[in-house]
Amino acid sequence: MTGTPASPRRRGAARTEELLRVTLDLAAEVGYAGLSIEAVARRAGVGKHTIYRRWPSIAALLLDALSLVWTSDLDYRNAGDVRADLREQFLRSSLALSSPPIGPVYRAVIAEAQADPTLRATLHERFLITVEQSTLDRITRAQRTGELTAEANLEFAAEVLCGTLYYRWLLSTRPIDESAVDGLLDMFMAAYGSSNQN
Amino acid sequence: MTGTPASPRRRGAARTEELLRVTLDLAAEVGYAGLSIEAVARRAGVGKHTIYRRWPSIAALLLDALSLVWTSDLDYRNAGDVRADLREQFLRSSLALSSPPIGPVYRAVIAEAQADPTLRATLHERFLITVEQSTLDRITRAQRTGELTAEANLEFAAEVLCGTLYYRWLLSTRPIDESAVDGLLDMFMAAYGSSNQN
DNA sequence: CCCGATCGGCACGGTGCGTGCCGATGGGCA
DNA sequence: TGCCCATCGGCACGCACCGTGCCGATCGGG
Repeated sequence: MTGTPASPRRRGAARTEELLRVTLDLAAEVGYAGLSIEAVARRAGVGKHTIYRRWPSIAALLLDALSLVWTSDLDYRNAGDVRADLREQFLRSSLALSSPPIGPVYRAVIAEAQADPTLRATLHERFLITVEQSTLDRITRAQRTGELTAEANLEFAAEVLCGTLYYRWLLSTRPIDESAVDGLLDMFMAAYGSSNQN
Repeated sequence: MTGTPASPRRRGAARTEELLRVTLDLAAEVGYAGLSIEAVARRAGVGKHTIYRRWPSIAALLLDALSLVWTSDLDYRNAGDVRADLREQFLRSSLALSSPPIGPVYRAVIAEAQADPTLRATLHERFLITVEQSTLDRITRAQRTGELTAEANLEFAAEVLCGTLYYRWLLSTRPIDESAVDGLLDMFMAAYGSSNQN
């Protein structure tokens, strides 16, 4: 969705990236409430047209800004056993979700998406599917190594794992702390962990 | 006076209830996008002050409107086995979440809550805690009857069950259909169902 | 029966949205 | 090198909604 690499871009591409960074800075400073196109334009010293030429709405801009900081933190380590890897990844994710700029930007996009099914589909496709998939990859490996039972429906399991964390982040006042992650993993391992361990 | 059929100027509590019903009607007709204080006032033929005297924000109004239609559908049946009861309740809830007026109003409140931690706490306390608690009650009964293992941490389990449904409703494009509920219950029963069957 | 609380209606300044129109600018191409 | 025009910053517009203030009408309890 960002610049087309085929035709030689003029100064536009540089402006685009600069605008994304300004958006992230703005989110980190003033948070959710200040995330408007007017605010980004004002802060960047830019006409609103320059933004509207690139993104059709504030939500589209925020989606791209999110992509910029959505780094490889998503990749699960494959170091310890599956439970330890999941635990580490969930705690790391919860930290990202509760910190600027990801926290405010992500929350803003999710809120916008409640009013716009198309945006909801895009959000799901670009981020949530990715999150679920990386979780699914990790537990699929665990199933192949015998850490998880062969009968487990891992697709649903991945959705349950991710969904529970998002639920707590979005709708609960409780933090995603170690006890929450452990409780979730207790249930997951009780359901699908191989029983051949001691 | 305008051509509206004689609705005698009501006051106090009567006005309050009428405004809540107008809000629900509005939500059912125009959905999320049309839920503003101005719109409610316009539709009710009411000065904005009349609304602001009762609720400090559109979110507060929507919360009360939600309470009006948040009926005893929450109560679980205690008819069949625990899995059947959960299944029925989850499917019934998903129907409510996807229908007006509950769907649009609930979505609007959740979106507003993303920008307001205080509202998020209120929302959690008034609705989500209630949902989790009724689920917890049902599975606690099942644990006492021996349908679920004694070691299960049912508080986390209730959060996982509800959270997964909310996650799919808010952030996914997939519907909460029978296969989703079955998949979720498969995992839950695999984790905590008693193994003394057959 | 009357006084005061509540009402509907209107208007205000403020903010953000999305668009239209300027004149300036600077990079690609002849 | 120098021209041309897409892109730029800036400004303004109409619209919508917010939250507040004021007015005169209206209803109802004392």
